[in-house]
Amino acid sequence: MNKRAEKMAENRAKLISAARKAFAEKGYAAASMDDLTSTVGLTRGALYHNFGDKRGLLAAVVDQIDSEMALYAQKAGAETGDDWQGLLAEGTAYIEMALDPEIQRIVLLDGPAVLGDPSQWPSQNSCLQATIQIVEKLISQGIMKTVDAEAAARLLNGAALNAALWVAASPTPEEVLPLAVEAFQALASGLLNQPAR
Amino acid sequence: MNKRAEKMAENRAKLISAARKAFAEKGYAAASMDDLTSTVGLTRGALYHNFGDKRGLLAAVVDQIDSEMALYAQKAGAETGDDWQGLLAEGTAYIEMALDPEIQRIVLLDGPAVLGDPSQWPSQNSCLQATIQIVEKLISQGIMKTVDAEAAARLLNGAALNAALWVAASPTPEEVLPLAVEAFQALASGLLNQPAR
DNA sequence: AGTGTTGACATACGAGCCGTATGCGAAATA
DNA sequence: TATTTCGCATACGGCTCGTATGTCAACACT
Repeated sequence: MNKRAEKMAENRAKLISAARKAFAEKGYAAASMDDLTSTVGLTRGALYHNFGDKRGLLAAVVDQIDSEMALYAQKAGAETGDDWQGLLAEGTAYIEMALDPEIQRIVLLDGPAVLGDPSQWPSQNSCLQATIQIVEKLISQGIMKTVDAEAAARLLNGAALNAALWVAASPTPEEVLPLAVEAFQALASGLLNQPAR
Repeated sequence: MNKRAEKMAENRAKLISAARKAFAEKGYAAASMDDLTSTVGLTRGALYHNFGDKRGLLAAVVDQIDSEMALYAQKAGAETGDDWQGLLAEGTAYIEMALDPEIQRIVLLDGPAVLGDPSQWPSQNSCLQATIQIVEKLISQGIMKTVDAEAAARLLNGAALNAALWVAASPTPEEVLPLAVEAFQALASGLLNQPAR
């Protein structure tokens, strides 16, 4: 039993967990690494040893959240038997998830600003990858128009993502959410081969 | 002639101009206000007097760029006689504009992270407003499905914007751009009432 | 088991940046 | 011309990040 590595993994998890909270509440720039580490009984020494620098910690946090999002979206999509309905469900799930302030702040706002475009993230953006696969499947089945799969996936995700930001910033998210979902599904239908939905 | 106000406006313009360059090249966080001001022969005193704080300067810069973008997009849209084609042209123009590193960095990445969701910006996001107006017109003409105009506009802009980030980050933007534009137009056609384009 | 070595983390330090409080001098005013 | 205004410069304090150095428990080897 490696007591050393065990403790290290535990500390990494603690730091990531604390970072999720701090980044979500204060934003990346305003989050103090001294405060962050002290809340879990560590110092910046542990942080810089484990993650290199502040960006490294954010990258680890984003990676974790992104994985969770992909999992949830895929599950939402799989619950519908139909592939096309699955794609719509995934997009809708995406919109709903982005209502979570943590996801908004960390993944949608600070993430791109600090780490650059999501498509080049080391985490490889699991969400996008999942969408691309469904799109490719639908194209090969002739259900979707033959457009570039990655382009379609990015546009869909981008639209959903932006809709979510809008809904979240709205004073009455509950009223606006269905409007966003409706518009999203209408938009997505433009990718269908058979005009009649 | 008010020599005082004249000089002040001149200094404001100088600072905004320098900020556009610095924010675009180094990013908002890494741009030093001391360096910024000294490049135009001023000090931070001028900055804080004119813009309140660093965020205020970014807001002014974003406002200026946003206005320029709206102007360009509207011009692109107006060049086509058709309203629907105009909407597509605007979206395409949006994608192309976002290839500019300055726009990417300042408006698409740092802007949302520092100032929050664009829809609540003081500048009121001229681009979005213009799109909403066209969408409303198309809906009232029965050309577009009756979805919420703001929702549709936000989704369209979001999709275009995300596509642009993707194209810009691509190693071969020239090859990817047409794919993005094609997918965007296909997607947008989902908002049409008559399935046959 | 005893000893040397590794390495995960703590501590100490330096540099840079932002925001505010204060001072100054030219332009506006009367 | 005397006075007030105010746009900007200067000076200061506090905070933050990243690195360089120290330390002590966990491991390896004999």
